[in-house]
Amino acid sequence: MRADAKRNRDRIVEVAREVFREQGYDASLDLVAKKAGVGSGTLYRHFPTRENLIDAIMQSWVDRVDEAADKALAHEGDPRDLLLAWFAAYVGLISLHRGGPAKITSAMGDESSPIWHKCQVLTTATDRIVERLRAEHVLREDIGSVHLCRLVGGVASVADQGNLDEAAVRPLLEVLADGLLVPAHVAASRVAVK
Amino acid sequence: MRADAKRNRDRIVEVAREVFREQGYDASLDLVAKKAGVGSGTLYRHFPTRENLIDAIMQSWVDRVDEAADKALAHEGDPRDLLLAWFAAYVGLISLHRGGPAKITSAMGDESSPIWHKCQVLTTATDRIVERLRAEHVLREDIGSVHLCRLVGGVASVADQGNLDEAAVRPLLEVLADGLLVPAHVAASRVAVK
DNA sequence: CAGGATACGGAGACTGTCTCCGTTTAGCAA
DNA sequence: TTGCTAAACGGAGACAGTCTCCGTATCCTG
Repeated sequence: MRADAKRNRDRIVEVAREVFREQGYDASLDLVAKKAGVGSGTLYRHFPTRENLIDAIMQSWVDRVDEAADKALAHEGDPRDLLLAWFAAYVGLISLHRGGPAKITSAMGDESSPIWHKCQVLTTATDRIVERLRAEHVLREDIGSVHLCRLVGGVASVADQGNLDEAAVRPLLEVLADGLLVPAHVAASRVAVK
Repeated sequence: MRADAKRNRDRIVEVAREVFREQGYDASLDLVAKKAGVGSGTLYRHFPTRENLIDAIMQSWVDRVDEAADKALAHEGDPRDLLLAWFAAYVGLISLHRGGPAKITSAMGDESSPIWHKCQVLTTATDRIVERLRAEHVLREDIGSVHLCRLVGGVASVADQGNLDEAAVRPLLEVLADGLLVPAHVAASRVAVK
């Protein structure tokens, strides 16, 4: 890639990240091009679709996912807390931009989506959590990481669209956690808390 | 309202219902006007915003909600089954049109939304379910119908965006039900099933 | 049936998407 | 350094959707 091309590409991504954060994922792409000081043709050559551009923006985001999973797994102790910690991290990660939760969650089930590979990072990170819980025999057996991602993605979606804050999301995530763990464990855990 | 005005209004709603079902809530309004055989000015006079039009379309839908709640409540027996029956009905109701779940769920938390009043019907119907469960002391105490609507709305949203079928949605709803009911009851219920 | 209130319709202003192609530039080879 | 070519640029403009404005047509009441 020619030096000027790379320069423009990087600048577009940088500006788009900023604009998308402010205005959401449906902001005008011609505006992004203008703010980046390039013609719209240049933007569309580098990123034929909006999704391609979003994909590029997410690159840095991907790195944080595994890190967040590590952090959640380091959290020794009650499985319910582990699950809640991961859920909170998960919601935070996919809610960095408005419209993110819906976009990411739907892309996870659509292999033809340009951001599908990026989303796989989330699935595999969730897999690590699932494996841990599985080893401890505290997770409902008919549930996999796909279910987990859908459930948490759903909560994140409504939180995103309804502007719910962390405090409002917390009880929803607790319901998920309690529903996902095997009943006996939940019972014991909740008794223990009291 | 003049006779011709009413005729046009009704026709627009009828056509819009059809078009939205086929193409989703972001279909072109000028197309709707054209198919209804009226000018776009006429459409926009009757329905200044897209939301106003959707509101009108939903009128018939509202009637079904209470009916569905009645049906679910008639369902004597295990609270878990009652909850699951209502969830399934709920998802069906808000998923009649593509984009419906997200739109409805976000409107529920936004009093300024033109469809907010319509959404209240769903909330109050859910209230009836909650009251019943509350009377039986099987529902987590810190959970209200708002939480219920958000959780089920979230599942419906991801199902809508990911084209999940009923079978894929079922386990997600089960997780919600198990997370919402008090642990002791879940444990008893699940043991009883085995 | 006359007149005014009411409603119609579609041209067109405006915004956003995306393409096409004439012009410019980077980078290499001589 | 210079000349050449492939690579990249940029923005005009075609296209599609939203929404408004206002001249025209229709209803309906007295």
